[in-house]
Amino acid sequence: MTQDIEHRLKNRQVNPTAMRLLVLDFLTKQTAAISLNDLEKGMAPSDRITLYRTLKTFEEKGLVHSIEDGTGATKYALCEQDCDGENHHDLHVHFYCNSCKETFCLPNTRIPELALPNGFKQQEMNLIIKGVCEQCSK
Amino acid sequence: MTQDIEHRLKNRQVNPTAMRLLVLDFLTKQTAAISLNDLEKGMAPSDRITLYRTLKTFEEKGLVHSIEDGTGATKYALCEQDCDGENHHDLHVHFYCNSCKETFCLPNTRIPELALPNGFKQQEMNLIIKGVCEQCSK
DNA sequence: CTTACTTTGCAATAGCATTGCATAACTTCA
DNA sequence: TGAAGTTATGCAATGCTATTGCAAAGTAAG
Repeated sequence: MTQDIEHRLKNRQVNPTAMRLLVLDFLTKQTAAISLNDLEKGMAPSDRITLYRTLKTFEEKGLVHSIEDGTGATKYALCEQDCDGENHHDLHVHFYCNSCKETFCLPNTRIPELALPNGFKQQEMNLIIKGVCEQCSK
Repeated sequence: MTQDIEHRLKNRQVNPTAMRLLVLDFLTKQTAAISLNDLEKGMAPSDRITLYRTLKTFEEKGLVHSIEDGTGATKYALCEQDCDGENHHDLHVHFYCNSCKETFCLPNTRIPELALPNGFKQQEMNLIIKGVCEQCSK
């Protein structure tokens, strides 16, 4: 189990330090994307900047992707297995719940292709849907 | 011409003060969405907070809409004629150019409907496409 | 002209993101 | 093993955007 997490780090050329194991473990247990604040509050007391840099490292190495959901605080969520740092395959939709204020990845909702005006060339895409999530709409 | 701008304010129940006329005039001359900073730099020296509140007022009254393009700074652009403060009809796509760093509205590119997982209810949607704009790809 | 309301400008604050630097931890190689 | 070098961590400090409080200036109405 911890073995798993350790391997996951090594596979991405990230040294598996105690801190990183803890953070990655914490991330795997989340059902929603979390902010730096969430991470800080959810873990045993640790230095905020170290957590920040841990997330940045994870992002560079393709372990997590960051989400701008419009709340002002960047959220992070685990990547699918086939991401790398250069080229995140996170072309899935993100959903922000106006009720519980949580941000979810919707990996099965693919972003459709769009026709852009002449001359515009698409490289990335970021789609946030806001509404009410499954839990809150019960 | 100034008459136009003045009417536009009055139509939206915004008192046409000197400041507001200047800001709205400035906005109509833009080809891309602008941030508070852009506005401050582009205009005759004025108080930043006043400009901020002017934009907020315009947004409430349906004159402009705000755009979160992921750069950290909120951008503003004029609304189509049929927007109101309650219900912005800005369901168009926004395009961020990685080259010139400008953000454009693509009013003719409509956001497609998406099938969400069971239980998720959509209320709003925000789609940013990043890439290279028409000018920069020439 | 006076009163009431709106707008403006300044000061101040809060929150997120980010960097510099010194220390601690860990690696490596002789 | 131990000295040197690299990497990671923790603390301090800073920058930027957003936002509010309050008092002064401006505007409108009677």
